[in-house]
Order: sequence, then C-alpha cells, then structure tokens
Amino acid sequence: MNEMKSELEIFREFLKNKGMRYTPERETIIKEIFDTHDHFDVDSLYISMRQKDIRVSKASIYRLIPLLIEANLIEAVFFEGGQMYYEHIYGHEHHCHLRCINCGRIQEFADPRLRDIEQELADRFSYQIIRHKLEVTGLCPECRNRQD
Amino acid sequence: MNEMKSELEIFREFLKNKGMRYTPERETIIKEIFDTHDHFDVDSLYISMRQKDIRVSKASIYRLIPLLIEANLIEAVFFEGGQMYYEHIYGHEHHCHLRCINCGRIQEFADPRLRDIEQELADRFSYQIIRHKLEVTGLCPECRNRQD
DNA sequence: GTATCTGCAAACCCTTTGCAATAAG
DNA sequence: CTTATTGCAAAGGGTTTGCAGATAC
Repeated sequence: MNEMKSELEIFREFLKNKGMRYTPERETIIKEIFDTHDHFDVDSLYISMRQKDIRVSKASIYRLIPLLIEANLIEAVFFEGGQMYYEHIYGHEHHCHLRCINCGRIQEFADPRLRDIEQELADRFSYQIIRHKLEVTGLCPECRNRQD
Repeated sequence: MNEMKSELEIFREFLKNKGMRYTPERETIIKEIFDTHDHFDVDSLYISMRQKDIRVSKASIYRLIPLLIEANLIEAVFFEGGQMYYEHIYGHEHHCHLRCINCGRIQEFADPRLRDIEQELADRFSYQIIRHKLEVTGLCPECRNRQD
C-alpha cells in the first residue's frame, strides 16, 4: 500500500485537468530535473540536456517551469547572480537552505519550529499560510578558515 | 549616552575607509531610502525622486545599492515580478516578512526562535552565520475571503 | 591636480513572446 | 481534425557598463 505516484503521473493528471497536453519534450525535461539531485537554473539544465543529446529549446523549459511550480513538483529556492534557482520538491520532505556566501555550498536542513511559527502567524494575522522559505547565509567551515 | 550615528554618518565613514567619495547624489539617494517606510525597488525609488525634482540617474542608484548592502544599511528582501526589492535595516530590529501572494500586502514579524535556529545551525554545521531571511507566503484576511 | 563619480546611452543577459510548422488527443 | 505545443528568433525589461565631462578631496 501507500503506492506513491511518480512525478510524471502527477504531471500528466495535472495537464489533463487543465486541458493541456503531455508531450515528449515536457517528459524529458521533468525526467532531467528529477534525475538531478541538486538545485538547478534554466541554463544549466539546458546545457546538461544538450550534453546528453536531448534536444529541447530553452523556451520550452521556460514555459514548463510555471506549470511545474503550479503542480507543486518544483519550487523556486533562491535568486542569485541574476537568475533563479529551482529544486524538485515532490517526494521530498520540506527543507530550508544554509548557504555559504563565499563558495555557494548549500547545506539543507529542516526544523519543526517553522511549522509552529507558521501556525502562530496564521492565528495572529488571520493569514492562510501557503509556504515558508528560510534562507540562512553564512560562511561554511572551509571558507571560514580561509577567512575570506 | 548611546548616541546613535545616522545612516549618513555611517556611510560617510564606510566610504572613507574604502577611499571612496561622499557625493550629493549618494546622500540624496540614501535620504530618500530612509525617508520611505516601505520596501522599495530601484524603479519606484527613481520615480519618487524625480517627482520631488531630485535628479539622479538610475545608474547611480544601481551603483549605490551594493555599497549600502555592504555597509549593512539596506538588505535585499525579495525578488518578485522580475525585480529585487530592498528595505533599509539600519536602526531597525531584524524582522521577517509574511506576504500575501495575491495582493502583495506585507506583514512584518519577528520571532526569537530564529536566533536559536541560527545558533544551532552554527553549532551543528560549523558555519559562521551571517543572516537569515524567512519569507512566509499565504493569503491575507481579505484575499482569503474573496477566495481568489 | 588626480582619481572617483556622474549621467547618458548602449550593451548585457535572463526571460518572454509572436509565428509558422508540428503533433497530441 | 482541432487546438495546444514546439523551436526559432526577435522583443522585453531589469541591470550593468564604457566613456567623457564633472567633482570630491
């Protein structure tokens, strides 16, 4: 029991509900995103697909991203150096990011207190909370020792 | 006692230490930023200055922002609709943002548990923490009732 | 006096979009 | 068959930059 649908199945249903089409291009992009265990930006995703001889246009990637976000399969995690970075979230526990401001290294972490904070904000300000994003920046052990 | 330096004094010293110059343009931009009690983006700051007949080029604003961030006078708070929003932080308690995804309304809040979380992350991962940014998104009371 | 700063306009770069050909359902 | 999607290339739009004149110090 507790069979979990794959991201492809989820997305296929999502598209069907919107009267949209499931195409090979969309499928290969999603596969590539979910095969990557890292955060990604459009350009590096595009390059990594080209290196594997998977031909899709950047426009198709750009057009797909808002759909994947709406379907709750990916999330924008941070904006850095003029571009947005995303990560796939389907099938993963929600987590936050501790990022080294010097080398870019990212440490993921989760903290149960954030749920409490969300709940209290909902009560206090009568908001319906959708999500939270906690980004902590600092210097990782290596960069700290190099005192950059 | 406990005389607090003004943002202008702080910045003047910051520039001096870097062998840079304190100009009337820089001064008027900082004044405008600190007179505004809201978050701002470059374009609206520029427009609001022009309306008061203060003439500075956008380029000067863009060139000033990284300096103000380095001097810890302002901070980038979120990226939305293709542009970055900032707020002045000097002289204010650190706080986080609860943002309505529908109308853009922002509720500020602070939570002491975030300091604890920072401290624990520092211990656990040996990072030297610089700052945190918690962004909570949801629907404000009004937008929630309109069920957008 | 000298090196920094300013304004302007052009360049940049990520992202979006119009269009004609293609393909999903 | 009909309507959505694709790739391409051009347009958009925020941000950066080269340059010549102005100006802090």
